[in-house]
Amino acid sequence: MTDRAATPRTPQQPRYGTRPTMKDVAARAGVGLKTVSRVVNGEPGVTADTERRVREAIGALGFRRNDSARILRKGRTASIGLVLEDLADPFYAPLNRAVEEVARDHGALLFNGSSAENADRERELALALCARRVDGLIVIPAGHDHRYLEPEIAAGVATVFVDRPAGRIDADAVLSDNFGGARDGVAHLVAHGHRRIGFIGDRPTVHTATERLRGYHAALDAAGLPADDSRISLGPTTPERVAAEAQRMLTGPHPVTALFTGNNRVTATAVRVLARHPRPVALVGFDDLELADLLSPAVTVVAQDAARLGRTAAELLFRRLDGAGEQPRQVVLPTRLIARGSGELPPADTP
Amino acid sequence: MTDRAATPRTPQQPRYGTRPTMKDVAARAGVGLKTVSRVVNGEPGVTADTERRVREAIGALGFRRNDSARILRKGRTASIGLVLEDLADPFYAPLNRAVEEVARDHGALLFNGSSAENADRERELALALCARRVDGLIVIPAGHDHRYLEPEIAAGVATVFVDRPAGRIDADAVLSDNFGGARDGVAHLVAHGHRRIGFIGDRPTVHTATERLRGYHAALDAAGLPADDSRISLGPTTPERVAAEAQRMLTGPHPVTALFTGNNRVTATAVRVLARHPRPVALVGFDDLELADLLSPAVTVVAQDAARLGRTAAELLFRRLDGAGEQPRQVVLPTRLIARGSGELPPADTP
DNA sequence: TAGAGCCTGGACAACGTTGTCAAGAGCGGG
DNA sequence: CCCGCTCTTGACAACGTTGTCCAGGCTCTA
Repeated sequence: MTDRAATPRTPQQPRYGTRPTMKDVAARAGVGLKTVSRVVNGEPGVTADTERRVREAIGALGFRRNDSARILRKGRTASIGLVLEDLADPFYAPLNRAVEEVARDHGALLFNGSSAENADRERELALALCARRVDGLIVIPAGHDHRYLEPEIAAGVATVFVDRPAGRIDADAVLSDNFGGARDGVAHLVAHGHRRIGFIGDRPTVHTATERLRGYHAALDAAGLPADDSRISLGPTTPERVAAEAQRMLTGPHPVTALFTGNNRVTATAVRVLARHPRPVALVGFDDLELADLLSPAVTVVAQDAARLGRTAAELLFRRLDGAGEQPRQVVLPTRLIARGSGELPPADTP
Repeated sequence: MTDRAATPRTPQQPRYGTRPTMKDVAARAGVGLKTVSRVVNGEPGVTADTERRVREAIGALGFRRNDSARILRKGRTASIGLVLEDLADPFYAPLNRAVEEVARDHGALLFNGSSAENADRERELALALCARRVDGLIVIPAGHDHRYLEPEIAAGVATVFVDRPAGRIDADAVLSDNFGGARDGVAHLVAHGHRRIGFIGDRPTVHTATERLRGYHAALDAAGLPADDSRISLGPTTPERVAAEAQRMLTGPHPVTALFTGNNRVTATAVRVLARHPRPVALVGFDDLELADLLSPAVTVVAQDAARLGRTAAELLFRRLDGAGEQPRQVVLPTRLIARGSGELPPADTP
């Protein structure tokens, strides 16, 4: 006697309505189970009359195939997972959308979740998705050790990292040219006469932050300018910290005449600080902002193409799923300097 | 002879690595299948020594439970689906995140996808999610007929609509006070002396657009001001159309002295048009914008709390899943007028 | 020491689907 | 008229898990 033998069609949880199965459809249509399966999946070998009877039964019962069972049987789930830092961050929204579009083109559904910049949460989420047997995983890493994914990758879960490379494993990654973008942005300021340029970026544990800082140094080096640690600040991108650091760099005996800000959140805060500052200060920010062109001065930015990042990663993922078994590769996408005014301000006279 | 009997542990698709199952773990640990299940699920009735042996085997084989099979057996999937208009729209990003947080608190994973304002695509996506047997569905409707969801809801898929009500079925919905918000925004302009106020909104098929238009009319009525159709424009929110309509309203013999814009996209375009306009024109927009406070003049908005919208909907969904079987209800959340400057400009003299 | 009771562990069916295989019907050609 | 062919159809096992139930070993008490 099993758990359901006594009351054949009454589910254990009564509030969860009972759903018809192929068996029910078959019984009602007076055909075999497999025939229903054939009709549902559009397989050949069913006469028009039989098909009609089956379709009638399907309609009458409101049957919908249970894809969980299908997945179990077939092995592939036609779903992929996206683990990103924060679904609410405007930078990641287009990336998310781009991944979704590609998934849709390949008939796959998309799971997603935020790691909230927390390595444990990233891990927990990624593994939960693997337990659901997603076919592939796109991860914007929060942590720096992704060895926990090794068994999954070995088991066939295609995995692509975006925006930041994987830690301690060899895996596909799609990145922006953070180094080159930052170098170009800072060089732009240098070209407009600035010699004391501040850099405010994300915490040094974030790969993109250090890459952008490298670009900053490279631009200064190329111009023969000295780097001064007091003009460099890496840390949390909370408005409080960023505003305080900006204020600090703007005052003192040798204030900066220009700021390079390491991401969209930092830039937004910097714009607020500069708006209240008496002296004009040049600004170039990494990441584009909505309405950046309408501020005065309009904000010059180094823009990355978030949608393209997402699209490229997803396409690479599906190529892997289709059997492309080459070595893991890193794809680096270019950034684009958009000069709008704030980066073209000349150095202001300082007191 | 079945499909796998000949080569017991070689999957049909060779590129998809073989994964160990509980059976494999049991064999390796020298215990029964059910004992492994007990260990994996933390069920009591396993001695410390047996548990250790099982855990060792799990580690050695890199076993991870197949949740697809678990789902099939248990009935509940611990996942919910979110169908929204556009994952990339900054307005929906915080909503998405809020839903995800609540889902996480309830141990559920989140599927999501964009309908791209297309009713067919909404339907296709929602039904695909139902086929995956999500426990619940949160939908930002694109279409106006949701009867297709009736069998699903009857079968126990908890369903909550957000931002716009469901069409032709009685279902839970969480909405913003679009009518009241628009009325307050327009009244704000009236209070600052405006008598010719333009309204540019989304297409009349979008519920929020017509509600906001109702609010516009209500505010004019309350002030005893006549409504003039030439100052009202509903349609696609493409920059081209919005810019053209704004221009049209700003010129001619009786130009508007103020604009009320029906959503974030319209507002952004209107700001661009007004920035180039010789005469100051007051502006109040529905939906807050990032950096709105930094524009000059700063943009006065009627803000909705997208995160709260999402959170409320998700909490309602999980209450339903926990068995709250009351009548469907509509929850209306308040909006908030944020005066920043652009709405407080007095009417400019017109030629 | 025997009987009762508890604890641990395993055999088995079932969740709803799909792949394999075989059986029966219908039909044409030798 | 029968053989063999094609075409349609259905029976059955299996995917990997969990729930039920039973068996055997152990402890405890009388």
